[in-house]
Amino acid sequence: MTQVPWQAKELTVGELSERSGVPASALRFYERQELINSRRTSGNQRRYTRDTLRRVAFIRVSQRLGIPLAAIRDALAMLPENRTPTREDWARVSECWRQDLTDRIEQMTKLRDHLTDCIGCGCLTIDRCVLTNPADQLQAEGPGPRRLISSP
Amino acid sequence: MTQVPWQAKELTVGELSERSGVPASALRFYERQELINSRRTSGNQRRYTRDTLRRVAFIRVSQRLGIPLAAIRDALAMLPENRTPTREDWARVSECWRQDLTDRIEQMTKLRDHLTDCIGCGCLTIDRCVLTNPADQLQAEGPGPRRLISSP
DNA sequence: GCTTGACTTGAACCATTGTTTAAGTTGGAG
DNA sequence: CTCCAACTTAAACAATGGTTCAAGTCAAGC
Repeated sequence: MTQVPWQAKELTVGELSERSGVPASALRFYERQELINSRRTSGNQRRYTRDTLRRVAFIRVSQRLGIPLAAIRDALAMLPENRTPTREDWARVSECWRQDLTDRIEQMTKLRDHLTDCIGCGCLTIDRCVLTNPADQLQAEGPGPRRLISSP
Repeated sequence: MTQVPWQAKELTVGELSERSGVPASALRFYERQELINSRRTSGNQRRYTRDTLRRVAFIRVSQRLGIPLAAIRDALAMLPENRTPTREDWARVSECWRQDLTDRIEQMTKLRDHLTDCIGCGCLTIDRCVLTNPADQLQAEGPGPRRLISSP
């Protein structure tokens, strides 16, 4: 019961870095930001469970989608703390990005398809232009005049 | 000839801010970064030509597309310096983003469509996975092992 | 049991994209 | 000709996402 043979070995920070392709400095940073966590050995070194590898993968994929670490941390907080996450757990977390992603793909497609003619024709100065009208966007940007372009 | 009547009046930084919706502090920052430029009055105040409005619009739209200011600056450098840019000039500059944008839309669509099942099934640890394999991406990431995920 | 590579920390630093503040100057309306 | 809003600058500060460094500790192989 002390060390179950079929239980996969824990990973050091160097091993996790090597297998994930993420620099150890970034992994420690993620841990400070509470995106991942570790147990410590008696000598204060980190040991990660195997499923941390999947957590890190999720973090990097999410970052590629343009999602800030704070939002990723909040999504990861949905995972159970007492057991290894199941496929269903991961599916639920992944769903967090789906709608946002769909919206952003649509927005980018519109922008691409209208960029040249809108910039060329001068309608960038007109509120109704698809490029400059932020009403399509996900969330309101707060009060104040935003004639041309909403915040980046 | 000193002040041609049909020539539109120049804009102060406050006017450009008001009409573009971009804070004056950001406009001054863009000018320091050489994305826009102004002439100075005898009293050292900025005066912008009208077409700066379109330049600023282009900058903000490009930012929404996830393009860094340095790249926007390089694209804007393609515009003529001696005359007001024509529709064709703007079209050429806009083309800079098209291919990149198309690639990114495709990438994001793939990511969205495979996110849940890939994360759920565990294939995130496999090199061939669409989510983790950066070979689809635009540029090589430089040397060194990148097992799981390329840089964000 | 010693050596050496891997680990620990905090702090400083980096790039990007700005905002805020202080202290002073300009310019247009009346 | 005066007054005040709008302008000027440099420098400090902010948030995000890390990297680098110095100084010291741990652990695993020989």
